[in-house]
Amino acid sequence: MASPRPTSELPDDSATDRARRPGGRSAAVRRRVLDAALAQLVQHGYDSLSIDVVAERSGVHRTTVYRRWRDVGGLLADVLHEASVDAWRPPDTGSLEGDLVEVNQEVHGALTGDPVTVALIAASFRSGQAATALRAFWTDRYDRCTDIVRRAVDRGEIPAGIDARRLLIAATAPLYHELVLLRSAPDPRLPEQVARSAATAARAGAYG
Amino acid sequence: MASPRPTSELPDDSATDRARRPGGRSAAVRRRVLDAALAQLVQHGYDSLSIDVVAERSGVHRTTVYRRWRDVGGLLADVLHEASVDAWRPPDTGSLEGDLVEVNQEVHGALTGDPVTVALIAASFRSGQAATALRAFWTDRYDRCTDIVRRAVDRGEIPAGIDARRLLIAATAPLYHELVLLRSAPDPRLPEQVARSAATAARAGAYG
DNA sequence: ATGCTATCGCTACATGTGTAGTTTTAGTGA
DNA sequence: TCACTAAAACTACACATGTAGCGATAGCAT
Repeated sequence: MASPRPTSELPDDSATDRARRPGGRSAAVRRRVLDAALAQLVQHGYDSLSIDVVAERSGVHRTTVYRRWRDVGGLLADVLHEASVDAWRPPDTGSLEGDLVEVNQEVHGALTGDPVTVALIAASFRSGQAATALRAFWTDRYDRCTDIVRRAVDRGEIPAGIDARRLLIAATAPLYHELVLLRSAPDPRLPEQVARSAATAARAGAYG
Repeated sequence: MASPRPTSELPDDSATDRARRPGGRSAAVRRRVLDAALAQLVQHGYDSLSIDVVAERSGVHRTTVYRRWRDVGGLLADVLHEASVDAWRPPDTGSLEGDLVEVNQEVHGALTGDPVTVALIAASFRSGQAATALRAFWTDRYDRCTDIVRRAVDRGEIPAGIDARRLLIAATAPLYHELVLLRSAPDPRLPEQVARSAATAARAGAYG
């Protein structure tokens, strides 16, 4: 799932300032630690995720993990960074409503099925690194989704002058609110309901 | 701000099962601890809030605080419980839009000005007590706000058959999303913008 | 090959979080 | 006033979290 890394690459090593010695050992350590963190998260959940557990599981020493990632939030930020497909493109179903439904189904899937997303949200309240990573991720996604709105305007579905960000947030926020903050039971119809409402509102000229 | 307690009272003492000896000392301890927790929160923020700090600040022994409140989330749940005015009524401005704007301004105020709300949200990811308290609080508020929707239907502003909860969540969720999850800079126009959009959507027949 | 040094592993320590068991204090009712 | 006992204080412990310093290892350039 991770994007293949071009030979010429931005400094990266994300967790640290720069990789001044990116050779085999450091890379292997990073690999083992991130794998262990993800496995632990999947198998035993966010509450079980501690630096110590990950260190033991990966066979890397505690202090090394603390040094490179600082806290669980840093670990998760790096896991997300690695897992996020840079080539992600917003859906293009031919209608605003269809696109929003697809986006929402993805969000719903991430919030109910992907432990990394939920864990990172939880961690973002305790770790600056996690908060930053999460914000960057969302900013990027909302930016890319601007296309959805532009195409809808081009098709004449909705009036021009609509604030894409406001529309997109209106279309997704109720999902986060229900599942993350209110912790309601997941309802498979919810993504579609919410998306339809937002599309209706946009057609009626809201978000202008 | 706390509701005056009737002489005949439900078991209460909220944090514990029941108060079998609600006499002066226990009450005084609770008072000192909750005051200390709130003061610490206001002065030094959520990150500084630990059982130990609150215990020292209140002059109550650590183990006592641990026994009665268990964790910081329990402490915050009790603080919220005490601070929430049971007599809260939803606004009644005469229009759906006006009511939603008022609600949103309240939410906005709580999220930008009241450390207890934000702290409780943060704590809800670490403490079952905090999560439960928060959900109860929100459930209660959304229930009460049903009146807003019913009155709008009665006035003929919006079609009957609208799902009040869905409308109310659509009207408030973007605020939580922006301020809590995305941590955007507070924008004083946001409450009104979001409320107007939701009202427009409702008039256009969304949320049905 | 070989020296340089970034990075890792190790030890030791400091502090934070939470629990168990016991003693003391002070409401409560007779 | 005084015995009863709920609840607080105290002691002691167990484990989690996080940091400092130092010696060992192994990429990297020559």
